[in-house]
Formats: sequence, structure tokens, C-alpha cells
Amino acid sequence: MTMQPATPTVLDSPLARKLSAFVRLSTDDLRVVSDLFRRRRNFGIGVEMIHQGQTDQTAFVLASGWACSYKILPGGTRQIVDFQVPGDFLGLRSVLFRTSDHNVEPITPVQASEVTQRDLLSAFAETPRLATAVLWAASRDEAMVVERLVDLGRRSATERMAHFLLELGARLRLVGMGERSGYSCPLSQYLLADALGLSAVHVNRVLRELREEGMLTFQKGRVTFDDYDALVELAAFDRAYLDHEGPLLT
Amino acid sequence: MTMQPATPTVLDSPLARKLSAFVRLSTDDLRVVSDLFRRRRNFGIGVEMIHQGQTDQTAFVLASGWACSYKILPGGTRQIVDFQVPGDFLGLRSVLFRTSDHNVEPITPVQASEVTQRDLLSAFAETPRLATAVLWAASRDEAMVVERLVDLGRRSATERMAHFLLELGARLRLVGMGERSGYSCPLSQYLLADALGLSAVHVNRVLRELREEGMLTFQKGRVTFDDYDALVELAAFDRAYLDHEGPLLT
DNA sequence: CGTTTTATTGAATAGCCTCAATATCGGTGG
DNA sequence: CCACCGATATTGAGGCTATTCAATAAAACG
Repeated sequence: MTMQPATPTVLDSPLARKLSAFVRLSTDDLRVVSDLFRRRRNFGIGVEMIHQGQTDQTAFVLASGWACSYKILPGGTRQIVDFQVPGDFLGLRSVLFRTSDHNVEPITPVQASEVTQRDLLSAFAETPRLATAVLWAASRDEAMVVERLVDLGRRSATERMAHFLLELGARLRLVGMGERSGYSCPLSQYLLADALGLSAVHVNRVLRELREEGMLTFQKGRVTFDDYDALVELAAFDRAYLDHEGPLLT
Repeated sequence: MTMQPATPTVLDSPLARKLSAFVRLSTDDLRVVSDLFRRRRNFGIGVEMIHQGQTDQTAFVLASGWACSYKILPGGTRQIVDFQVPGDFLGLRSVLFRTSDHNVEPITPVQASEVTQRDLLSAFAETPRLATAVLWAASRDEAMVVERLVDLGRRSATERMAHFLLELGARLRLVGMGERSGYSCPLSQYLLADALGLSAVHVNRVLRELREEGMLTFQKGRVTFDDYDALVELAAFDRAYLDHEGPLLT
């Protein structure tokens, strides 16, 4: 019922790509996805999208740009829980449940689709496979939080950095924004520090070390894997929870 | 339709207590809960209940005893992601989704109710309020993982310990196993170390320090809060995500 | 172009770890 | 009931990792 024909572009959004990697979705399913996330909103850098304690009933899907979710400590320091890249959900939990326990703000200018609780639930009812796919994505996000936990608890700064950048690469490839050789990445060393539980100074030293060892280069907004296999080895990176070969559900 | 009358004991399980704290459940709802989790199994210390990569379609609810979920790193070290106390779910995610990405094993002898995917989903269909309550519990668990992430990333060893023991106390009170003054706790210093990302030696020093400062005492399997308010202050403990006054949904 | 953010490097320090030794607890069998 | 054993707890000494403070360089931005 849309004016314009359903272009391949619409059906090939980052979200559609990601979901398709895990659950085989029909063209009709994909059309529901693109209809659901048609309403776009723009956010500037640093403009809070979701605030701790808020009880909105809306969530977002990132169409373009990067964001991060974090918690502020009384001391003024913060811990970044996760970064969001195109195709990722923001505030899915606060839609399904009650309040948000963290903040989300853009790192770059962001375009995001807004979706209400009602629309989401009715889309789920209409296309159950979509519900499965979305819940899968939510589950994967939780697995990544656990992986970050292991990072902080039991990996050295260098291993942490390697593991993090590998994981990010795998996520980006899933939505067509990265290759095995590397990807472009707008994260500053300060943001990396807040995510990895390090000081910005040490982030810099770690990156230098990795570069001098010929493992990876992160300069001018681009991550280049100079020796992918060595990195995987160093970080004990287990692709299992990210790199599925094809759709799990056919 | 049970032979024996519904005793208060059955309806007052740790799980029923916890769920009731967040969603008002009718006696009928509670009966569904107790029916659902009637089938009990016993596990000895160290006997794996859930194994990384397994694709069982069963989950458990702890009836008595303590367990922990963890990931093993290639180096042989491990990171404990969370402890489970009576009333907590084990492997809820692997029921709703596909595979488990971590291991779960008992710390003390454990009695747990087994529940299959089928039974759980049909119970949800029968009593929607139960589904809400369970999803709430799952969401709370995820919030705790995030809190642990903040622990590891941005809190000192002392703050971490204080925050962790306060959180554990709040969880136990929810199921009637602790008071404001303290609680009994079977965790060894080695387990604490694996959970908090510290060495066992340092755990010992931190506990001594907290004891000498008159904040808390952890000896002979019992945690005693010597100065609760000072601890809350030290750890920047925010009860919000745990300590709800009454049922959220009435 | 100045101005602000971001990156880079050095020096000194603090926090936590490892290694190592001893003490205590809880159970187990003689 | 006691001697013994493994697991847990406790304490010291020295070392490594990452931090803080501080200063400079390089980009990014209007």
C-alpha cells in the first residue's frame, strides 16, 4: 500500500541483513520489517536518546550512525556497556519491560527508526518468525555483554582490545559495514577507554603496541587487521556466538 | 486437582516470593507456578547442570542451594558471571533461544525444579501474568550482569566487594533468606575472586580491610553488615533495580 | 587560522598480582 | 576422641600492570 515500489534498498537495510543471517525471512516478512521501521528520527552527537529511569514505551533501531549505552557512576566516571551500530536495537528491554537502567546517546549523528510497543507486538503477532529473529538478536546482545564481562574480569588490556575490535568487526560484517581486512570506526580512544575499563593513556599505549607487533592498526578512524589469525589467537576469540554460517532457522 | 490441599509451604517457595514481589499473582497463578516446578532433581557440588554449547530445551529453578554460571578461558582461568540463589532461574535463555554460552554448576548441594520449554510456554499461555513476572525476573538478571560489568570496569576492589555483597543481600532478602543485618553465605574467597575479577589473596585483604574499618564482617559462612549505610555510600549502591517496594503490576 | 578535541609520549606512583609460607577449619578414619 | 588430611584462609615480600599527572603534537572544526 505504499506509493513507491518496495525497492531492494529498503529490503536490504542493516536490520534486514542481520535478521536474515539468523532466521530465513520471506519477502513479505521483510516488508513488514521495513514498514515497521519506516518512521525515521535524527539525533545529534551527545543528544540523549534514552535516559536512565525513563519509562517511555518506545525503542529504536539504528539505521545509520553509531551510539553507545552507558552508566554513570557518582564519581563522574562512566562505564560504556555496549556500542550500537546500524541494525542494532536501542532500548528493546525498556519496551518489553518497564524502565531503562542506562543511558544511550549518539557517538556520530544518528538516524534511527522509532517503534512503539504496540507496533512491535502486533508485528510479532503477524509474523512470528520476525519475533524469533528479534529475540535472537536480543539474546546475542546479552551474550556480548557477558563477553565484555569476561574481558574486564580476566583479560589483559591488550587481549581486551584485540577481542573487542575483533568482535566489533564481526558485528559490522554482519550488516555489510566491514570486511575481514578491517572497517572504519568512529570511536575515540576515550570511548574505547570507557568501554574497556582502561585509561585513555593506556588505550593509546596498547594500540601502539598492537601496531608495532604487526597485529592491527587503528588510525584515522579505520581499523586494519594486519594479522587476523594472530589476533584471534591472542584474544582467544571464539566466533561461535557471532559468526553463524547461515540461517539457524530455515 | 491435586490430592493434597495446597499448603502454604508450596505457595511460599522462593520463586513464588520473588515473583510476587513484582507482579501480583492470584492463588491460582501461584498454583500454576508450584505445579510447573513440582518435578525436583538433585545435583551434587561441581556436577555440571548446564554446559557451554549444549542445546537442551530444559531450564531449572533453584529450590535450595547455590549455583554459579561461568565461562572458562583458554588460559584455564574462569570468570563467574553470576551466582544463583533459591528462586533464580538457570538456563532460561537457552530455553527461549538456542544454546547456552556458559556453564552452570552447583556450589552447594542443589535441589532444582526442571521445566521444559513446552511446559513453560503453555503455562505462559494459561496465565499471562506469570509470563510478565518471569520476563521481569529475566530482565532483572540482565541488569545484574550490567551492574557486575560496572563493578569490574570502574570500581576499586573494595568498592566491588562492598557492592557485590550488598547486592547479594538484597537478592536474598527478596526470597526470605537474608535480613538487613546480614545473611549466611557459602561462597569461598576463591569463588568471590573468580566473580569479582580479583585474586583470592586480594579478596582476603579486601575483606580484612572492610572488617577493620567496621563496615562488614564475612567469616565462617556469614556476612554481617556492621555499618550498612556506610557500605551503601562506599559502594554507591543503588537499590533501584532490586528493591521495589511492592508489586509493580497490580 | 585560532580553538577545541584527540592522540602521543614520559616519569612517577598505586593497585593488584604472584610466589611462598603458615594457620585454621571441617571432615574422615583409625 | 584424636591424628591426619585437604581445602580454605591469612599474611609478607617483591614485581608487574595500568594509573595519574603533565607536557606536547597533531587533527578536526568552525
